[in-house]
Amino acid sequence: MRDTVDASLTIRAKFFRGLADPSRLALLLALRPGEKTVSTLSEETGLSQSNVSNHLACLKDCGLVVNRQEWRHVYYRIADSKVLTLLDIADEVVAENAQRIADCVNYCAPEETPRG
Amino acid sequence: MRDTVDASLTIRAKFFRGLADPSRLALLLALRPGEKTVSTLSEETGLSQSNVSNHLACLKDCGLVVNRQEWRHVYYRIADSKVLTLLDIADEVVAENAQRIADCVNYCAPEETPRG
DNA sequence: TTATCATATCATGATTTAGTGAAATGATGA
DNA sequence: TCATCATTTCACTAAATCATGATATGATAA
Repeated sequence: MRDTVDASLTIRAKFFRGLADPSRLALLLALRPGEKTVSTLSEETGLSQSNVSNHLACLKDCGLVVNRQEWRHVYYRIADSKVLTLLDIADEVVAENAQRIADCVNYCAPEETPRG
Repeated sequence: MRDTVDASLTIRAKFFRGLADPSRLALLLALRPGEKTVSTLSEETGLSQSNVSNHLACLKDCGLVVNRQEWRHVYYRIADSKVLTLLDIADEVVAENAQRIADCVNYCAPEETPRG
């Protein structure tokens, strides 16, 4: 049987995918206090520079962050207060279901061990 | 360089992953009016029955839907009004960034053509 | 221009995702 | 019990994700 989901659902899924990765959430969290450069984010999160850059590109395309250039640095910041609201509401639902989510192995289950 | 994200971020990422698939969003949308059985959802979305079942298991583990058994049927419904709020806020951000998200090819870019 | 620093892009590869069809489980009624 | 219907689980596979390291681009100063 074939998938019949439409383009609107695909776009929404892509948006949520921007939030569906621990590294990208770490970046969003690091940006909560205010804008930061790629290298600062790399240091604070422990993620490699190219990795941070790729994830920020994804977050930017998803409308979750925006950036501006100053001198040789590129500063990124959270795009909209709605993004923070989204994260807050998600935290509430997660808090009520933490154990179940942690145990989930269907589709939504990235392993604890990082990939290489 | 190694990933240093913690377990709390992994759980939150898993939660958003529940929302990060067009088929699962189609199921949530189909459930907006009220609870439905697996077979009804299969018919309405055009997804195969086993596929729907797997996605519902994921949604359930993520705390997005709950179910109850009646007779030989299992009825699923949206778990919490917060889930609907989450979808609404996401729609607002998506509306402002639809074209960019559609064009995104980093991480958050499932192809239009379904997989096999 | 050339050197340097900051960031972005590219190719690669291990791991995960999600769809399929068949088989197993579970609930109900005869 | 046995048959039937609804749902779940399983094994399999193509495709996508994400980390890595190297390279390319871009901004600035000498």
